[in-house]
Amino acid sequence: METNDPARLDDMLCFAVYSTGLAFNRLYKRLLDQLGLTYPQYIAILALAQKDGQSVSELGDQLFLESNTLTPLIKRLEAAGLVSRRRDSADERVVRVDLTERGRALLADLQCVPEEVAKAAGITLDQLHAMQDGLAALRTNLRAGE
Amino acid sequence: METNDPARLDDMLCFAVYSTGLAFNRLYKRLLDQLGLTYPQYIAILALAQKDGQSVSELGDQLFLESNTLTPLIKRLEAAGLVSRRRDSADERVVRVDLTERGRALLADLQCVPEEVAKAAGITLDQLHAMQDGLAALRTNLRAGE
DNA sequence: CCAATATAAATCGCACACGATTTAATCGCA
DNA sequence: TGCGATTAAATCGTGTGCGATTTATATTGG
Repeated sequence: METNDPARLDDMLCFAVYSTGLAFNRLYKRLLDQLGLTYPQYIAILALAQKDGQSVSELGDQLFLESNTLTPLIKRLEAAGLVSRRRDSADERVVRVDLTERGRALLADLQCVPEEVAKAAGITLDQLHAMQDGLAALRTNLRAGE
Repeated sequence: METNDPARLDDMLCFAVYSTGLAFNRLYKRLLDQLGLTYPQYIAILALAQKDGQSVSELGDQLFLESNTLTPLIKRLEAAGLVSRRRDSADERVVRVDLTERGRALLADLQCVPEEVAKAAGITLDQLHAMQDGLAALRTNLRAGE
């Protein structure tokens, strides 16, 4: 034999994660488009619903994104009237983000999204939790080398 | 109680998939940058290594992408001298993509990538296969509604 | 045979992601 | 106190993804 065969896509975990992410993205696009949100904007809104007034960095820690991605995203949410931005008076370097009244009102419209997604996913709760745990562990390992 | 609380990110399978995808992407960026490839370009090369002369559509079926994404990607690979494009003589609508000599030579350099990734992932083969199967099933369900 | 339809790529606009750099504010410590 | 190092956002350039449209070619039904 000359060299090893290159890996088949079906055998690659990275590709399973990648392509499932694409599939999720397309489903969410259908669900969120009418509300004028993208998927990353949606999870940013959810993170702010959990804890308002987070800094860009704190949001980034939750979403695994940095300011180069988050700043424009947040500005688009601000332009849509869903969040407001303010400098932290104690440290003027820090920008804090709050949900506006309009942003908070949107949360009601978002309530039906998770059940739509669960319906489309069509897996048992046990499978779901097992995969969540496995992916979280995997994510931690992958990020360890950064 | 007024309304249901919005979902927490940690409880959302979509977010586990999304954020693990980001982590994979960053790892691959480190591994592939020196070879001048992006992750989607890498999987396109692997797909062509499996079967040369595929049409844009056939590649799209494998990668779960469409011509709007693949055409520019393939053109960049062509500009890098890794693939060549030709019209199918039997059906001039179809563009077929082949690995060039240079593209085939690159496969040797790519051999070490999977083991680097496996090292970083740090999970057992059983876990890996379980997650692959779970994700593939999930992807199929999510795509059923399209 | 040929106009209506269908199909394959390509094109366009927008919103991520991210490496690299820049700007502004704060910190550390001599 | 002051100035070099650090930190937080923002900015910039490149490459995806994808909905919508366009262009070119092929098919098909009358």
